[in-house]
Amino acid sequence: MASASPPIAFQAHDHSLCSGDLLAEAEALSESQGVRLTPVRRRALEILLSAHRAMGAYEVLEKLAEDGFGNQPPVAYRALEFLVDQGFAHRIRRLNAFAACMCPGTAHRPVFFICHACNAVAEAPAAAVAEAVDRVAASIGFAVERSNVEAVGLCPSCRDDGHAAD
Amino acid sequence: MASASPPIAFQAHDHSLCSGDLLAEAEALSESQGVRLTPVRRRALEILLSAHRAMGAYEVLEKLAEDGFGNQPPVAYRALEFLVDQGFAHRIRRLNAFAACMCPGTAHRPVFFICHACNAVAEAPAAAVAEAVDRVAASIGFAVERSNVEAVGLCPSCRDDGHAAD
DNA sequence: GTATTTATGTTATATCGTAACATGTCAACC
DNA sequence: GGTTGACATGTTACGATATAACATAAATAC
Repeated sequence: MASASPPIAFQAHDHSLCSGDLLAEAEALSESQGVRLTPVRRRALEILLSAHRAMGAYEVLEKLAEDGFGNQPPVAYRALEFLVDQGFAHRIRRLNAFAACMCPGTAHRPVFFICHACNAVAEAPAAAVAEAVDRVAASIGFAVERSNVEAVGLCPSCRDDGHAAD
Repeated sequence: MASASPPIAFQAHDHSLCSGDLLAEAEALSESQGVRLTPVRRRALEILLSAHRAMGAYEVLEKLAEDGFGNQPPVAYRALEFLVDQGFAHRIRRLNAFAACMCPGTAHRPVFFICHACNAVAEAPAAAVAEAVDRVAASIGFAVERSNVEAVGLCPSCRDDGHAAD
């Protein structure tokens, strides 16, 4: 996914394609990592992928419960924690939400663009940003293990729709 | 504050100096902006400055209550919201916490370094990071209004103390 | 096939955050 | 000086988010 074109979350597309690919990728990665992509975990990932947007833990929980899994918060939080740990999903703190990772496997330090008009969230690969963070960290002796960027603003279509003052 | 030396939060120093300066600066900025740095707001900022670390809203509330201000959550949240809006403090979502801004007035897009061993939080000015974010945003047509970076890792002293596996 | 680890389900509760409304304070204006 | 309107604070009540702790079940190791 090149950063020269809008991230898929800001474009019309067939969800089933990316869902299928990413799910298969998660399975392969789980196998090679020796971790278990159990039914709840797999289903939680499917839910995030098919929604194709950031979802709150309780929202995911509701869907899981509909499918016969437990309906208590830890069920969702644990599945989501697993997905985040494995790099299959990200946690977006500003939104108290989770979103499927669009490029699992490639070690990356995500940058999120959050549209405050339509609430769409796009994850962009941004190695340049991570490098810039690392340079600042190195200059002060800080050892970065994880980082993420959450930028708030307007996505292309909302900007065109004149939500500038929202 | 040059990024060539550790941010003040990672160094030993006399809090009263930075507190005094920053408080005075906040007063001047409030005046010039036509907003009111009222007693609660001022005290909330003092609390953050003297703690010199990230504090939860309820923690700030407790201190405010000790000083005779209201002891209900909105009291703290409103004061903190004001400080954030004015750029006198930042909200650190990963920690559900707030911290005084170390360089108010200069429009900046903060980068936070959060030590997971000692919980210290350092704010670093990092124009290069903001520029990198803007470049990625521009390439996908996203208009960034605010952004922040939260990097987790080990601060210089904890790294030396061998908390590598924490 | 038993022991050990790992995952799931469940109860209960902690923590964080805000809506809505009442009250109070300040400044501008007549 | 009193009135008005805007803003700030106090308070009640509740909603939303998250986790600790323990019981049960499933998978794996031996």
